[in-house]
Amino acid sequence: MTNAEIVTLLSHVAAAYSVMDEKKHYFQIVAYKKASEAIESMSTQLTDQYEEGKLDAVPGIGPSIKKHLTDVFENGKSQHLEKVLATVPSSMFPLLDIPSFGPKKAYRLVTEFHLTNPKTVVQDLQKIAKQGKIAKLDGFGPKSEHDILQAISEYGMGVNKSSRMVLPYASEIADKIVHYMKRCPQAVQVETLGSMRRKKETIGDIDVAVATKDPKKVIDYFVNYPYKDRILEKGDATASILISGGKHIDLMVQPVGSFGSLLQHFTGSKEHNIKLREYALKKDVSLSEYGIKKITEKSKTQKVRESDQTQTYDSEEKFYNALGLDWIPPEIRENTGEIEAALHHTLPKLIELKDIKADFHLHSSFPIEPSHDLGQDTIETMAKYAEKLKYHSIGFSEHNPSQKNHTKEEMKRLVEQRNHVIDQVQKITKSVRIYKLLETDILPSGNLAIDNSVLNILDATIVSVHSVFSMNKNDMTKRVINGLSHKKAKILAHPTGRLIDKRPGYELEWEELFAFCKKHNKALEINAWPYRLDLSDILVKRAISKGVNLVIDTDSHAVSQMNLMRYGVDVARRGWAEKKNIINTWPPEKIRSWLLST
DNA sequence: GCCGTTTTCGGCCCGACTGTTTTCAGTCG
Repeated sequence: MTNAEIVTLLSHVAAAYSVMDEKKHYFQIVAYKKASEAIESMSTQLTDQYEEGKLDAVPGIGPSIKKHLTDVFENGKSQHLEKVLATVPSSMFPLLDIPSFGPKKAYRLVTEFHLTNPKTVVQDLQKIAKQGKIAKLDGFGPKSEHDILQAISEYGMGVNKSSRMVLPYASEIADKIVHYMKRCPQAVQVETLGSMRRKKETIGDIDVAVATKDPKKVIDYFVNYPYKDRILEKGDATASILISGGKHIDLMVQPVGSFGSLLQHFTGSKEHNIKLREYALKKDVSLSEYGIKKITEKSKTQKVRESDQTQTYDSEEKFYNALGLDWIPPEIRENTGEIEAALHHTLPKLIELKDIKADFHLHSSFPIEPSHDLGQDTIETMAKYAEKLKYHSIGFSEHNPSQKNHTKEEMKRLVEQRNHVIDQVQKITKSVRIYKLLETDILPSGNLAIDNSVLNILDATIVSVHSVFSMNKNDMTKRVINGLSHKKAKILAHPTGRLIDKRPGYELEWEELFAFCKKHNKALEINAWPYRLDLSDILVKRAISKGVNLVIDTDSHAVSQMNLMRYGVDVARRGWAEKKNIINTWPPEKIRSWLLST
């Protein structure tokens, strides 16, 4: 059972409760949604938590949901959850993936028109809408019928609530729109918001904030964005457009004086904001995107809007400080302890891109006849670029020469030839120390793919898994630790092997691996390749808490890819990494003695 | 159904926007 399946299950339970009686089940609905969202944002598998007996360590999972999930893991289903789901027609669930469809609308339509087949329900509904039958229902009209048709057609083209982009792709779109908005004469300040600002590994919608004295003009300017497909919403303070590719861009506008509150509010995460508001309520203040409002007896009972009493903030620092908290970097606003740390002034001083002085995972074009892909640029080109980046250390880590096609002696000769080129390049790039590494496969047996005679002519090696991903957790852990045990092996590259949205990666006994790495001074890699970002933020945080050192590498196969380092730093920041936790920020001599230690 | 720097009971974030409505329901973030 994957996380995605559990997320679907729990959100469907919440939807079923909403249909049954939203008022009566209000808090169950909130609880199931909360649990579902918490699991969605996990980057480890819930089954792991279950196996370790730590299901309720997940925020939002308490005794009751824990019991139901345990049933699901043990028996494939939970009697209780099945019972709840059975109160509504299962044909309503596929509709929930379509934008603008919630539980009420989905239920109403499938019951009203007796749509019972979940497999065809979307097409069936489309047919009915085209016949003009929806507009005749109470509470619906021609416009909502039209909107339903549009939503279904866009859904058919891949627009749905859950589709997300990887960070670099989203960054490209965001940069364009930010650039466009900055040219709006009335825009004083322009910032991204949401998961984009928090640098999550995948991004849903792009959210942009603008500070202005003239919201109307800014919103008019925004909805005229030349690359838009159509306008989704347009109000006094917000607007939303759809761009080609089915991505939403949301705009939030606010006066300069309350821009800090706006940034805070829409940067989220949702979990962070909920926690922050709960905390604020205890201090008798209420938070919104406009600022902080003192709760009086009158406003409690009458629910009157007392905007004149709202204290506004032009910066986020002032907003957080007003609550007695230190400013919290956007990357760690996930309700994983940052609010408590801000309260006690114990927030980490997160690593920054400028701290990075090394990159150990570079694939050059040297014809080493590798087991996997070769790089595109020469050792010299890449070393020169490292100088430009002001690095003091780099390492060439081509894949080891293919075992299948070469004898031990041939492999050794190839590596010697490569080392010779490195020596030549080292003479002309004095400011960067170049290490002779390889990226060596850890075979299913746990042995390394190259012989000691080859390993001995290296400064050190990165090791990684590139085959037989389907081993069980125990065996895979043994395999990895075995590979990492070689005295020349210093770094475990892309430790889970996952590819975002393509391949889940293999499971490891993390506590065992962390303990091993700490004891033997091995590093785990944060691979900055956009589809890897492996280790993930959550595992980074766990590793750091166990005292494991990490290294951020780009895994570059071309010189331009050396710029991907920023995405690795984003992951490290999201994992609460400080400079000291990341080996490529260390001074050159410290790196040298670590890398060459045996 | 979850959760704890007032608490193991009694609370539970806050608001915008749209369509179909004469004051609100549904959806979204």
